[in-house]
Amino acid sequence: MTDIQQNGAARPLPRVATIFDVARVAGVSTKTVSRVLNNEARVADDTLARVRAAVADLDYRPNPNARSLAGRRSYLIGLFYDNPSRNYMADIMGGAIRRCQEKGYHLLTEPCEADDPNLPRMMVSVAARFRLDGLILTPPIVDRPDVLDAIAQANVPLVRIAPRTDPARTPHVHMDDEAAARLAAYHLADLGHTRLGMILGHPDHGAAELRRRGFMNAAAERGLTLSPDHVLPGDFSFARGFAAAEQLLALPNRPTAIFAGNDDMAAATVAAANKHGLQVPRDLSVIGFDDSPIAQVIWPPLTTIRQPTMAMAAAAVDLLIGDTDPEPVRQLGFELMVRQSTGPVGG
Amino acid sequence: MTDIQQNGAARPLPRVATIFDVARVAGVSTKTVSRVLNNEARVADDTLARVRAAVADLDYRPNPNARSLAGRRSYLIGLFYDNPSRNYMADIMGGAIRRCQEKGYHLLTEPCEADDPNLPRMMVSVAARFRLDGLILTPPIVDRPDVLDAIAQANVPLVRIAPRTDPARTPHVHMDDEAAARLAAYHLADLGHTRLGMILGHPDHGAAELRRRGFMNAAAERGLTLSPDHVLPGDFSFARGFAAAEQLLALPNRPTAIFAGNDDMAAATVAAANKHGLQVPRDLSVIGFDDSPIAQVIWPPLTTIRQPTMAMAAAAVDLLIGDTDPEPVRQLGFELMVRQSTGPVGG
DNA sequence: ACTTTATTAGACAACGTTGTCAGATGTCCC
DNA sequence: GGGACATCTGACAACGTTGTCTAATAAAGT
Repeated sequence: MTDIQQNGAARPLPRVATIFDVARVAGVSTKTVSRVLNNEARVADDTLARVRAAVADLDYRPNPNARSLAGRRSYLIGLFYDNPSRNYMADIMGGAIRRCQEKGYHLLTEPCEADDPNLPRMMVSVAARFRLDGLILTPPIVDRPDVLDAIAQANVPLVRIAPRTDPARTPHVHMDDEAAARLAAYHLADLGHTRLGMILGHPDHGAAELRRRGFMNAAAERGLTLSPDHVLPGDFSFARGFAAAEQLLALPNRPTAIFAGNDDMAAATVAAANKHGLQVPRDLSVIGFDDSPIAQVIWPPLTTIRQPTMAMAAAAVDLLIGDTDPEPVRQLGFELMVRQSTGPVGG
Repeated sequence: MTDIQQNGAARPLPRVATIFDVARVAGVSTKTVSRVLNNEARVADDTLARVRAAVADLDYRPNPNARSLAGRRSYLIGLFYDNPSRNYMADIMGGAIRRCQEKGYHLLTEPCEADDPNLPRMMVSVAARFRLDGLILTPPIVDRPDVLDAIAQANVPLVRIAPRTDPARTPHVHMDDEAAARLAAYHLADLGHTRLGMILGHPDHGAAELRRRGFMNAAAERGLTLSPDHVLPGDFSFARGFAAAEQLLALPNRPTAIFAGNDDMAAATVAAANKHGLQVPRDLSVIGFDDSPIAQVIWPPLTTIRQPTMAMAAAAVDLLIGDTDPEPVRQLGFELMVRQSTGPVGG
């Protein structure tokens, strides 16, 4: 135990090729190398080729610190978030990191408090100091007007994911929660269910209301109206969903199918059914929303609507980097994943 | 939709205070400010106070890029991982990021491929270029000898989380999986169970074998031996766990309690029991390992062993930064979380 | 042939810190 | 009182890029 290498002071890292080395090998000035690296126009074809060859030869990569110190860019994108759901954030971060890697960017992830009054100042300060090339915001901080104001005033590019207010204000990425929820209603109606129940999402989360509206409207189209006591509030948490489900299942005229505002609450509904001796889907159909990992880690696996979370994060990165389609709003598709938690009524 | 602010070229970020501003305000040289910022010795008390005041006054924070370009450090720690489990990585990242924030560091997270032959070169290259202050490795790449060699040769401080091979080789953080698994066996024995079953973890993961050994030995201490057909291989996945559980439950002399190598497989066991009309814990006790989020998002909630994942990541950061206890190995505690998936034999 | 203009390339100064090294000041001892 | 020493501070040169400005060359227009 005593001869374990200690992490200490002096540590001469291996020398890495610099822009000078490349310039020397290619027989040009450092500035020309820089031009090639940054795809600036006006470099003669053969110069370009020579520089490219030297870069490849030396396995040269520009030092990001020097780059962002000297230039205006950092090749760094900031992701600020307040931890609503682990799975959601894991997907967001995963999708963003992957795309960043592809594009030669890096992601700086900064947890924060959604109700911190200092948030605007803090974000601008980090952005300025790191010279962030852009910011990505996720719900719920995506809708704080003071944050949006500060970022706009500081001139930091911003892409919001799933904003609920003021959509025209910034570029953003979103999906059509309402249309997705309609799909859930059609699916249940097609299976012959007529007594539908719903457990709502967190009222502060914009998507919750959209999902409610889509589900109710689509049900109405099929001639089904939900009785008021079959629609219970929730907050996207398992515990609250479990309580709501128990309440629904105790009703004398209980629903034969329940649409939960997200997968956690759908899982809670399945669990509550199990607890009360009801078989899913024979006695009760359950449909969730998100297609989070939990959907496939319970039995029966959940029928749910796949929300393209990773793709949304990737699209947000694309919008920030701006080397693709300049359309500042991107709407992504969803998909109904039919698994085994739904079935014909009485089935 | 046309007047949405586009992310474009020129964007004058707000001016932030530099070390020169602080020096001017405090009436000292920039070098002295630097000394104060880096806690170097030999600064007179009143100078120190003046500089500190100026820093606070201007809300000055050193520019990280300039800092790591000029100095030897980056205040950046690299976390390389190959995505084994979402929940596990979310905990690792969360724990590491939080501690980094506290210490004024940042975390660079880099997904990679565990079997990429280029991994060593790639890691050293990133470390050198970013002047990373250290590297954190998680299973399974934590055990690749070529990676360890390359990092050692490049002189990059390294802390491993839960290494299985060569523990004396580097500082590391771990927990005593064997002792933890013993706890599971004692718990079941105390409840009166005599027919115990186990679903093993992935054979490539060092912890799997430790958990098996601990469980079996502790059971033996209590006079219980597991019949060979009550110990089934698994791989930490829900699907594989589900199949194994179904196989165990179909046995004529099925176990009354099952210890699964992790929570996903424990959840699968509960699910399989539900599917076959068995009530947990009345007809079957199930105990998991990890205390991952899924433990509380099924019903009944899982009795499981809490693995201090976030704390391990935080400890890894501490070891790298090295401003605390210099002991290069840190073993963290675990805890038996008794919930509702275990109960006395026969209900 | 001679300017004008586009194209390509280089010299050199930023960028905001820390490292090195030397200078200034104060303290102690003989 | 003067040297040796410890303590504190500052000037200045890195660090590795990009921005700005200017020079050299080639192409085009008169």
